[in-house]
Amino acid sequence: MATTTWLSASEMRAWRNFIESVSTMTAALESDLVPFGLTMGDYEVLVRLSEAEGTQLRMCDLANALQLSPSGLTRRLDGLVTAGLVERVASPSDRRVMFAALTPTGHAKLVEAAPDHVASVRNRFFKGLTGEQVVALGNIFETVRANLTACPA
Amino acid sequence: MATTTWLSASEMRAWRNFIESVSTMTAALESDLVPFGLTMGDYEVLVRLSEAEGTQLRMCDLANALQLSPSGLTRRLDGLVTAGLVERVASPSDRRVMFAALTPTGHAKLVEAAPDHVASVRNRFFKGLTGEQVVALGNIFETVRANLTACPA
DNA sequence: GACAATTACTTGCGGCCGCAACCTTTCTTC
DNA sequence: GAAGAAAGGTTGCGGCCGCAAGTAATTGTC
Repeated sequence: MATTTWLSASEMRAWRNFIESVSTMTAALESDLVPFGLTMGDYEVLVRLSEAEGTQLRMCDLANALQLSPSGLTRRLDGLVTAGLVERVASPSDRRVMFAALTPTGHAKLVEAAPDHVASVRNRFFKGLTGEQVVALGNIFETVRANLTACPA
Repeated sequence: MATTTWLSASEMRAWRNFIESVSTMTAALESDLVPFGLTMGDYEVLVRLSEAEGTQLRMCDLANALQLSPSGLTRRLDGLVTAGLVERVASPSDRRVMFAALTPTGHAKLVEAAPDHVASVRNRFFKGLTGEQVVALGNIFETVRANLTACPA
């Protein structure tokens, strides 16, 4: 085995600040959504469906978009269906597939929660960053994302 | 209520790339640790203990450092204790407190896993980033972290 | 110095999610 | 067109974790 290459001081600083920020911010965003009776996961589902053609998506496409296992999506949808925000619709052309479809209630819930959630993201994340930093962030995580999809292992 | 301020195009780009990267990278780092029989959470415990004086920490301090609830830490430690990597040690001065103490086995496990984990972080995150970008990342997330701790709500 | 408030940790309970197994439907191949 | 492979979803099971309640020990207050 080659000798281990440890992290440089600046890498270490970036890594620790990053890790700490992610976990703290995730908790904060989550708690900001509690008044609406939504989790971040629920919110993501509503967003994806609202952006989809016909405000519905096949389960497997939705699971893929949300980086969720099939069973994970089934359970997450159970809650949203019970809450009346999403419907399961059978596909007429392929009897294997189920669509997750946004209901009017679900759309209304998203419209209700979105302004607060956006404000939350702004307050928890972008507040205090300069325009240049935001652009740099976009570039950095585009690179990271590309690198991750290139090395799927 | 004031009119909602939506995210700008560059904010949206940064946010989406960031969110996507975090979830994909977390899964990748996690899977890189599977061969060692460790989760990211386990690894973090070993790191914190190895850096502590006497390689031990009070449960509540450790929970705080890991941003974990008391019960969460209790359960996480259960696994590590069963695996022989950590010991529970009663405090002689305060009978309420329990120390989580790194065992020699735990130290050895950390020494064994660390090089691979560091390589994993390097491959999944820093690969492809320039030195300037790493410095910028450190600055950005230092700001975010400070902002988050300033607004605990 | 005794009673209340606080602190430290654990346990019961439930939510969320991944893996493996399963069923159904569609596609492929011959 | 029939057998096998593959794809789409759901269910059983178990891991991880937060909340609320419970226990034990310490600190503060009068």
